[in-house]
Amino acid sequence: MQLYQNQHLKVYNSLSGKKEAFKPINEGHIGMYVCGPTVYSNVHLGNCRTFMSFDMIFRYFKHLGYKVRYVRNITDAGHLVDDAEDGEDKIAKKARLEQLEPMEVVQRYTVDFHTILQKFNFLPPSIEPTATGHIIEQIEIIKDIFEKGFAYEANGSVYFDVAKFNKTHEYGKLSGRKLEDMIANTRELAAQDEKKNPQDFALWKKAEPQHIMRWPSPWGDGFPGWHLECTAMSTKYLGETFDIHGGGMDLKFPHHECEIAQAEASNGHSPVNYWLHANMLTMNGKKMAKSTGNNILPGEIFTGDNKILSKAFSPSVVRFFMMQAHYTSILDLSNDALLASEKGYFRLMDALDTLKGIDTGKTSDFKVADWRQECYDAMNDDFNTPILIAKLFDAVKHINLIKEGKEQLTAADKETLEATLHAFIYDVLGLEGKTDTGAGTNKLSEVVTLLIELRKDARDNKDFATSDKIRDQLAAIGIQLKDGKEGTTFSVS
RNA sequence: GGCAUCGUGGCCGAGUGGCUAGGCACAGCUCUGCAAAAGCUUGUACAGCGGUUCGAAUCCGCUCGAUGCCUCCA
Repeated sequence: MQLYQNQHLKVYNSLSGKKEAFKPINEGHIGMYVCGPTVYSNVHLGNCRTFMSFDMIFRYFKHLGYKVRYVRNITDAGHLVDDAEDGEDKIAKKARLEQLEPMEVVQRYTVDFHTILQKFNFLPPSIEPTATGHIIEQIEIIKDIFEKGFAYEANGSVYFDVAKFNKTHEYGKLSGRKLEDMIANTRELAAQDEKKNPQDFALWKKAEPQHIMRWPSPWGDGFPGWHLECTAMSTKYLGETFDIHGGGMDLKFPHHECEIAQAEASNGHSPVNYWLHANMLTMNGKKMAKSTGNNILPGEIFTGDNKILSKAFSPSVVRFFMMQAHYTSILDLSNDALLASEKGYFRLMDALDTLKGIDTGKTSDFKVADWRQECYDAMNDDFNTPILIAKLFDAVKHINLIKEGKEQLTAADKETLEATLHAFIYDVLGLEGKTDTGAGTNKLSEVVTLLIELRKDARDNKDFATSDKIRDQLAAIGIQLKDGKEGTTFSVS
């Protein structure tokens, strides 16, 4: 018996605009595709939020007992700087500017991406395919779309005929757009356009002679259009129709719209049952942009080497901060917000330590079974992590009351409580313990315990100058002493 | 200009018709040698205007503002 058989999950489907009961195509199995990064620069913090949301979703599915195939691609070709005729590939442009081979650019920023995600304690996806590794599959899809009559060739490039597609299908249904409106609002683009209509998008682009990234095709040397890779890779690894497709809100149009069009044009049916979109991250109320300086790299947060924040914050604190907001809401990052999250996070983790040491009683004042289900209810309601965290703080309060002897808990309830907290905090939210110092922990603990004993002796002798010195000096290096009825404990921050 | 999402107490952020999450900050109290930690108590907030309703933060309309997309972007 798996958990998912008792826990009834609802997800917000961007396609219908409603929360829907989640039912996978094959019971017990989930296919999930998330659009990964274009590796032409350091991973953006907003990017991290999107991937973190889906990491949490992936984790919750696994926790529920689903077997999940999670595919997150790496875009290493085909992503153009703009849509004009002289549009340059983002990777190729960076390579030109930095005088590197394009694959050096790809390698450098793929490594950066993985390094940052690892710090954030992301679970690796099941498959992480690259666009350049699937050129053949992309060409096959283009041929297919061609045969179905929804593509045309122009001067060595191939375009998707949106107007024709729209006659029998609904282009724009995901983003709530109508083709007529788009045509009416199209700005004047460069006149010498190969496209029949400005709404048409590239499936294959002809490579100019100076273009380094190029592959042979039935239409000559070129490279694939950006939207195509996701269709090729999701179809290859998850099938023509799969359960979940995720990505950032900004990809809804045109990227995901085009994916739907490509899939429907080539194989005739809708590729995805549930479209999930994560919302944006702003900073100090404004959008993050390199051009205005309102931008920060994840690594700069961890080291504190930046002009925006007052101190360094650990990846777990940033993760906790992000999990305190719902993934579909815009989240605003600021120094105050991070400081607040850090305190809350420490309080939560301290309670986890406290729970280990509490004595159990004959009865329970805390209805653990009910509380546990409330945690699931929160997550089952479209992955509502803010409510889950509120529930976790309910437990924190009870744990502290039990420690003070004002409430009690049976041994069985203690076990359930501990297991549930661990499951949600570590497995689902993906947070890590704040004192994860490895082998050093035991020796540190012994030293501090010794200091606590010395301080107690000093206090017993009313030598408060000495006792306060011990307490304050420890505090200065981040070790906080906590005097309780049962003696003194400490925590490291 | 068009489309979309949103605007909640000092800050961050849940909540979608009546029962008013949570975190942080602030204040008072308990505990303490003094603190810290912990606990208890206190905050009647929902951009503005109008409408629907017995009743609205929650539904509708307008205004203002923010963010995203419309050209690359998570």
